[in-house]
Amino acid sequence: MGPEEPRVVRVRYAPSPTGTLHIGGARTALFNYLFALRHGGRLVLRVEDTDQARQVEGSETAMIRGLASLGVVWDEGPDVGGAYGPYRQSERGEHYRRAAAQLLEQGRAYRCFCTAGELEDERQRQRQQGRPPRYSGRCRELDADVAARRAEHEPYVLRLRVPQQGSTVVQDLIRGTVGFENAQLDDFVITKPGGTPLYNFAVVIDDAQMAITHVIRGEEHLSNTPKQMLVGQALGLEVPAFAHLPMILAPDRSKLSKRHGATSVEEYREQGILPQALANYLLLLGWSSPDGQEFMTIAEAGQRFDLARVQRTAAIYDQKKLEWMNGQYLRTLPAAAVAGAALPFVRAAGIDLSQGPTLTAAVELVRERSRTLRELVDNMRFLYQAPTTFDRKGVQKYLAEPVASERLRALASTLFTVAPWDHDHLSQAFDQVAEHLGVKRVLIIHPARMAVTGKTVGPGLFEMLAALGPEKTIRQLNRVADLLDRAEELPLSPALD
RNA sequence: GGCCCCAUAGUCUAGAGGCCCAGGACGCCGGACCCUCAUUCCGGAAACAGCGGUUCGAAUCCGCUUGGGGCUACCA
Repeated sequence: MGPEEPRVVRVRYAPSPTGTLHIGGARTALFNYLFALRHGGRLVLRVEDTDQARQVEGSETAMIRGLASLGVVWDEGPDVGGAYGPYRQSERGEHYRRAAAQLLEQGRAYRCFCTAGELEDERQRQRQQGRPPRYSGRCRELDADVAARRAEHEPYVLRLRVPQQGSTVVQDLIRGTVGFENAQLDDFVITKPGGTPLYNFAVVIDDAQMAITHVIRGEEHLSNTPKQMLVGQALGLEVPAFAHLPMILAPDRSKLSKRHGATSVEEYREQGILPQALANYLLLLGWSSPDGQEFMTIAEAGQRFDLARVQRTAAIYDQKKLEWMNGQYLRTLPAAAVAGAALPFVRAAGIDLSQGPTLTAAVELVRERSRTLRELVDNMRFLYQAPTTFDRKGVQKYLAEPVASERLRALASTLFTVAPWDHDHLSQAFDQVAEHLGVKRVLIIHPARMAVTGKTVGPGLFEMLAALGPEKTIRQLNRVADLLDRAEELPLSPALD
């Protein structure tokens, strides 16, 4: 027994560029990355774009951007290169051709001239008879020379000669031993006419050539694994270890699709979910930290990650918990970082930052009551723009009394003298006004909030006014008082609750 | 239909025969605090799919049933 060369752990994430980065794919990528982190391994990004018909323009770039935003870092890939490239299947044709030629020559694969239509009819018949749809093996015993001659003028596919005896056993790192009877499999197609490889063929060659040690992927691939192992055996390749992750399902337990709302990393970003929060949430779908900790960075998860702690049960994603987690990040990240993430939303909302406090100050004021960046920006809007509508119930409750405008004016004139304009002095001013008017302080606090923000809810009034500044506060107080005096209808917004 | 995987509260999960009349988190309900909302804190309702085994003892092991999911393409 020679000394075992400790192999460097190499894992890969191999998306098909058919759209944007799906959260299921994102989670798979994340787990691969975590596994690499934990074992000091390398992560390879490989683009599975053999089926040109399904390609979506710009998809690769979108995926790369999505992965990067989540904090997944790969060592090799189409964008960064590496020693095992190329990293796009569309650029690896020669490898597949060579492997296919080898199998054909050795008789482990054979040419099949059946047309797609014939095969479809065959399947149809089998289904009607209640038989499992399998390839009949019609071209299996075709004489090699005859087949070679026909190949000169007839299109054909290559099929793997699958042994009809014995079984193929997958040692899954998450599920344990899973056995498949070879007789259940038919001679599946490995290359299309023209030689373009099919998934179950190309993936084996790529994983072997890229020295992948662990294939960590979604459960939908578990049933494909024996086929790939058979291809590997036929080619005389070493098979990697496998680990099949549970799927992520929609709330109705069906496959996640667009009709269930956001399913891509991009959409969550648009919703105002921070990538850190999404990554953290995804981390918890199917894996749990041994210490029960939930709130953690990718690096921290990388320290503790272990496939043995990955769940076997499919998980349903929960928007509520995602938003809760996002709220946690909104509250704990440095305000400047939150401000940076919020900037695109500020722009989209048409807010002119020169009309109010710094974005960072605004973030500090409202982040405690926001769960998404959208909400955050919505909550800070009044700092930059006077409210254009007023909450209906709030108006009825706090501004309906005839004395309302009088009180607002009294408040405005007292506030005119407040200096410095800060929380404590504002608080004292309200005490003074309340005493002067002979009413409880709350009776002017609520009307003031309504006048200034148009809403009944929001940050503490004094912090809020401190951030708003004296000019805008006083102007808005008087403006609303005027509107009330002229008995004009305040523009109402639908009640919040 | 065939093959494969799975099964703890609404959801994510802890639990690898006695520590569990099942623990944590989100959500939900109630309360405290407060200028509102939110945060925070306190409290509460809520689960081992069913049935048979094995065992002195089963959420944990085995079988069956039921339920859910996946694969069964010249998609990945």
